[in-house]
Amino acid sequence: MSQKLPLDFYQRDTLRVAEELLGKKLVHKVNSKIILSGLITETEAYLGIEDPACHTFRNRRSPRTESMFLPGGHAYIYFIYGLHFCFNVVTTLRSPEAVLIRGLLPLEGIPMMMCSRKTTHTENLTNGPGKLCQALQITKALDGLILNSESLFISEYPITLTPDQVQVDTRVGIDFAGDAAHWPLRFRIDPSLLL
DNA sequence: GGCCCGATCGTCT
DNA sequence: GACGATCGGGCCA
Repeated sequence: MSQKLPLDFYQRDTLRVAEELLGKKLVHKVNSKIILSGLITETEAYLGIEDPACHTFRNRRSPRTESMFLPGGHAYIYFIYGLHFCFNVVTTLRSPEAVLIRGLLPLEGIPMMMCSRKTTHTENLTNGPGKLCQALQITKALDGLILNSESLFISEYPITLTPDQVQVDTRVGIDFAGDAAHWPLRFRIDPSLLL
């Protein structure tokens, strides 16, 4: 029921991983005890060396992107806009591809999330890639971590999504990527189901 | 070494 | 809808 996803879940085609991560549960266990978790509601696929929007486009490789070159099932976390972190899961076995987690539905540790997000209400805690990292206390310190570790993992969750409950769209914030800005690589659970 | 800009968010109009 | 915050990375010299 709350089984961690096996590493071979991630070591497959990036599009399938992006879509099948919807409805799974992302868990960050802080200090071996405080559990912060949320249901994955939105993802984006980044397709590696042939994807102009991907950090590893044309096989760019640097200290920042190094964890994308690890086998599928590792975390790739980077710092953006001088303010925020974004959390991705590395996919496939040998290609530097990943899935960006763009949205969660908060499940466990909501009071702590409110504290981390510096807010007194429960709305908008994790409905964005930067927000969910802040809420779940995900920082660069977790970059490169394997996702079957005790502190950071994704697990099964007892819901079933039908194809008509999944919306497919173009990715967000990558207008610079030309043609790739139109690729249908964003997946999300129909927002009306989450109300 | 310098310059430009980003897989974002919150606030203000 | 617009904009400022804030800083590291990528790229060119």
